[in-house]
Amino acid sequence: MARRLTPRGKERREQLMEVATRLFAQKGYHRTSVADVCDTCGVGKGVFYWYFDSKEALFNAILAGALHDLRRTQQRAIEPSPDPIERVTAGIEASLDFLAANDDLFNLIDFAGTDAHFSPVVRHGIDVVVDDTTRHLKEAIAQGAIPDADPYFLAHGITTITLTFVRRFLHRGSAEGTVDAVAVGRAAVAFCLHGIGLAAED
Amino acid sequence: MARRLTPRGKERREQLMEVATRLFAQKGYHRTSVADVCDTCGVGKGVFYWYFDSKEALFNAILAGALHDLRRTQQRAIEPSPDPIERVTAGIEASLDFLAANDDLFNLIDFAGTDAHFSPVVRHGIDVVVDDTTRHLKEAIAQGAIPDADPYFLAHGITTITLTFVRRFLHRGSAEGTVDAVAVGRAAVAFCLHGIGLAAED
Amino acid sequence: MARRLTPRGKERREQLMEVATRLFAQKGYHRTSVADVCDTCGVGKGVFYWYFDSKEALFNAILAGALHDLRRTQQRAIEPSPDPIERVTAGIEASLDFLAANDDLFNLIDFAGTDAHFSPVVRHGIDVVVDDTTRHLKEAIAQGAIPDADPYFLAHGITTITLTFVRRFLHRGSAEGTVDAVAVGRAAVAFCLHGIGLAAED
Amino acid sequence: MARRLTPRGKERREQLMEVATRLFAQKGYHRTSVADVCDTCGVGKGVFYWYFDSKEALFNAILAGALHDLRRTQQRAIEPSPDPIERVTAGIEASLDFLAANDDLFNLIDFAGTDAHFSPVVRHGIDVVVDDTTRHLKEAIAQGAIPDADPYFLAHGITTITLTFVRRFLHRGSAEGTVDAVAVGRAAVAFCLHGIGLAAED
DNA sequence: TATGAATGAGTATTCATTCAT
DNA sequence: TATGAATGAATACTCATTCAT
Repeated sequence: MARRLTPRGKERREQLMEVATRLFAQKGYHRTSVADVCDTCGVGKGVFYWYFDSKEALFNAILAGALHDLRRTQQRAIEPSPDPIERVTAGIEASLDFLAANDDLFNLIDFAGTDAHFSPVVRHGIDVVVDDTTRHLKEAIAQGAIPDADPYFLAHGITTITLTFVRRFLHRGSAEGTVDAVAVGRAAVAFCLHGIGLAAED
Repeated sequence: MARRLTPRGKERREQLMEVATRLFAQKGYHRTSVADVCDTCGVGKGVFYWYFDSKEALFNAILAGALHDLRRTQQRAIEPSPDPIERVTAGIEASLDFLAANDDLFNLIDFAGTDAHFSPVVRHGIDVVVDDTTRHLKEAIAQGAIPDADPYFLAHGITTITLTFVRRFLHRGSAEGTVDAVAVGRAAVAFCLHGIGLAAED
Repeated sequence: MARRLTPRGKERREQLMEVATRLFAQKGYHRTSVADVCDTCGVGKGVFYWYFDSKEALFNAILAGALHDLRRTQQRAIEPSPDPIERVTAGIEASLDFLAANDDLFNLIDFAGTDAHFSPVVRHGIDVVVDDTTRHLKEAIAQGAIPDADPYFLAHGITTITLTFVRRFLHRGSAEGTVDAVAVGRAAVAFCLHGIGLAAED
Repeated sequence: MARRLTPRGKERREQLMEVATRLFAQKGYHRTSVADVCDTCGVGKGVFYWYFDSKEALFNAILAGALHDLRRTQQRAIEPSPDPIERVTAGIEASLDFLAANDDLFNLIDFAGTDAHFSPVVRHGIDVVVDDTTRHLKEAIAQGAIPDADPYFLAHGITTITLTFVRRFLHRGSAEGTVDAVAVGRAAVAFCLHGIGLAAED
């Protein structure tokens, strides 16, 4: 691949990725065929293989993009603050917002994590996020802001809680239907802050 | 279905379920064919359909069994204690032990949660566990053992953390390889206890 | 085959044939499995193959029986009369009655006629009936009761009309639902008698 | 389905239908596999499902085409004549010619009539033909050309006789082999005309 | 770039038949 | 006689991928 694309070509590629993201999220990767994607776009199969080497390559492209966007969003939210705990909080909130707003991407990441072919990519993406968080926690521990504990474990706990609160409370699967996203976010953040040993202050 | 089975038949059925569990966990549900299962068992394809209506039915049977066993394990560990916090702790530890010991089942539950066809079953199974935990947390809140917060959210946080620490640290996916399971368990429990607002005591 | 059967064995065999007749008529020969027949009877598969060499053999047994009964019914109705035209009329009426009363058998005969494996049997069965009719018609022509025409053709016409009026007007397929069977019979007979050249007298 | 086809595609589709028609007629619908059709055409299995949704859909397409062609043939033969009896006669003759010339189609229609899945289509096709005939007979009765009788029954009789004379005398199933098609046609027409009450004039 | 057509290995499932008990 | 279990070839259908135009 690594084709040089005309502007029109770029649009096509993006269109295919968007449509595929939606279909993969709705029906699952294995239950979505290349033909489904092409038909939904209204293009022939040749087009698909012009832009992507394979169905798997398409999924990887989507996945990498999603993880990259997630991280960039977090970093943007984090950068300005000088206080490590505030940075962690901002990161959690940014993640919650991003995943709540991009539930298709969330579904794909979630699935990819369980599939032998794709989980390494997800694992790596999450590791990057966890490493970020770990740095902030180390700083907080050094400052004595939170008790001394393995910051890596704590960072995983935080990341995990974030993802799962999204999965459980902010997505269509939710039986409750109309949950207050803000309340969920607050609860997640509180759980995490307590989890890392910060005394409750709310 | 709902066939009356001879002892030999029961054995066969169990053999098929065990083999399928292993293969599904290794290669994934969609990448494992009925033929794979039959070949591994060394039986003809007809045998499979003598015992199960479909590949999907087999998976559901495995899934339901796994969720049922998980809950029973937790309940056994929980029952004796009068202190709600101790019960929650025992539940977390029992879950960690069970899932660490049955990593194939854990993989299946994990995948099932991301698949539109199976996620309702998983969701329900988890809800049952969460409801158990919620009860204990309510009691703890009533006793003033932990701060007043939505026990349902807390219970979800606990369940999630438990599952994910298993996923990340106790299974083959782990790059580290030789993690100290006991340390992981302690970390998970600590994070959860803090998360629900219990003051650190270690 | 040609097994010697105990009284109980005979009952079993007949039960299997009756159940199979019903199922074949309802769902069609190819869409009915041996397992369907056995399950409906509540017996194991071994029983089936104890009484019949194969599914095909079972069908042939049913078919032969049906054709035999049809002919015997006609002959009984025909015998007493000295007038050939009356005998033909009686034959038509007896056939109509028999087929109307045994619509399962009618369906099987009908299907068998279109299936390469079974049509020779049906053809032969119908030839026997047609030959009977041909004899009566020859006699009628010799007596000058009806115009001189190829009696074999006429006999075929009569047989055919009879079968089709049954198919169209007396069976479940009929949209009309509540047709007067007697009127249908009269119409069929009238058409046939005219068809062979008898002047209308009604 | 409802694909837009290139000229080449149209050819392929027709080729598949022709080959399938031949095979269905020879071996029967249920005994002909999709693989048989593809192999005979020398194409891969995917091709079949590019043009048809299923084996059943293919059969329905063939069936509908056959019934449509039959009717069009009859109408063309009938149109010119002002005399209702002549029109009926022309219709019978046209049907005989058409079915004699397209014995594969005749076989399929015949089978379809006995199969629960397809018989409604056949029934409807025949009803259309019968309705045509009924109109002519009504006119003939009004003119006093034939005795007053239920024209609907008469029309069924005619249609039936026509079909069966074809089945019995003009097709390969026939033991006689070399029958004079013209004589058969005359006999069929004569039987029908007498059947509706027209005095013999030959 | 794009399309419709073609490929063919692969999938779940069925079913007539056989067999050990 | 009867049963449940087993066989395995056959079946309809799918789908990622390739290719001629």
